[in-house]
Amino acid sequence: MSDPLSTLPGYLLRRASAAALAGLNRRLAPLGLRHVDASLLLILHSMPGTTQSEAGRLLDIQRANMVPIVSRLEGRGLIDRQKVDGRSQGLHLSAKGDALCAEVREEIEAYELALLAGLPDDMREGAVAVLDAFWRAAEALNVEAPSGEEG
Amino acid sequence: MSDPLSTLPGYLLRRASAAALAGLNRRLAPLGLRHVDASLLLILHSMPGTTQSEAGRLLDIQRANMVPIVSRLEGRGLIDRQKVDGRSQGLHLSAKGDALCAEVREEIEAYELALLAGLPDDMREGAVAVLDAFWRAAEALNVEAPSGEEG
DNA sequence: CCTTATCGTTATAGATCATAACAAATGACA
DNA sequence: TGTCATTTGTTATGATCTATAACGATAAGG
Repeated sequence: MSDPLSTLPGYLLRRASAAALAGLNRRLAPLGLRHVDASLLLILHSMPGTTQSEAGRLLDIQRANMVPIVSRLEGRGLIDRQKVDGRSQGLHLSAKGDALCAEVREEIEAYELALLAGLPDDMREGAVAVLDAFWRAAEALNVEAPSGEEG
Repeated sequence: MSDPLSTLPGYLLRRASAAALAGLNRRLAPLGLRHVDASLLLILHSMPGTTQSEAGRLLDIQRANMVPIVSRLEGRGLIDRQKVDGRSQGLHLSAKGDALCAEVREEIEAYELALLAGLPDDMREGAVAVLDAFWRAAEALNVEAPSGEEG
């Protein structure tokens, strides 16, 4: 046996994810963005007014870790904060952010197509569903046990 | 449209990978290991004498970043270094490391089965191949362009 | 000997992530 | 009204992971 890792979904996921994210970051670098930034812009494009906590939940990023991300994008004038609440702030794309978001969408869609084009023909159709299924399966395992089974 | 990310392979890969790795780390925590450590133990179990550079290439980890990993495992008496060369050192599991590796394999195989069990029946068979295909596709894109097209 | 490449290593900086804590605001409820 | 649990944004901190550059020692090919 030469590679004991080649059958382990966890390892294969990590490897594929790292490669894909590297490619994505490389494409986004000319725009001065990382993939996290780009994801947030896409969210705000589709769902203007999303708060940073909500966006964090969508992106699986903790509230605390959203702070530098939002600050960075706000500092660049790409997004605005509008008070929704006494505590919540809805995030919106600025004009500049919206323009950049259009470029982001082009880059990401091109990358997505290129990635899917690199798959064997017979896998292409169901591939995205497989990734989603892996996420659901892994999440189910994480919810099942992690810090007490009080449910 | 509510979630603009749900069709993007890159995002889905990242999310699935993060969830799977979190679950794996949680299972390995009682053994005092992280998934990277566990991967290295598995490699050394199947391929004793692998050097740390070779292992780094298998794991997609830079030489420099292998140093703390190997040092940590050596410090715990789980692996030994045996000079192969004037410069290379073959890594081997110690008796203690081999015993721990057996536990690691149990945990990882259990996790792998649980993860696959959580997939829809019609996806289970080809799922691992899809992950491998995504990696190959992403790698191909990364090799194609990244630092000059002198080929 | 010289050149080139590899290995292990150190150092450094940036990203990512988890956790704990806090003030302010909100909602539920008596 | 007041009380209590929850949520939001925030600061701070430490751990982990990654990328890059550099160095000395070694190896391989001339």
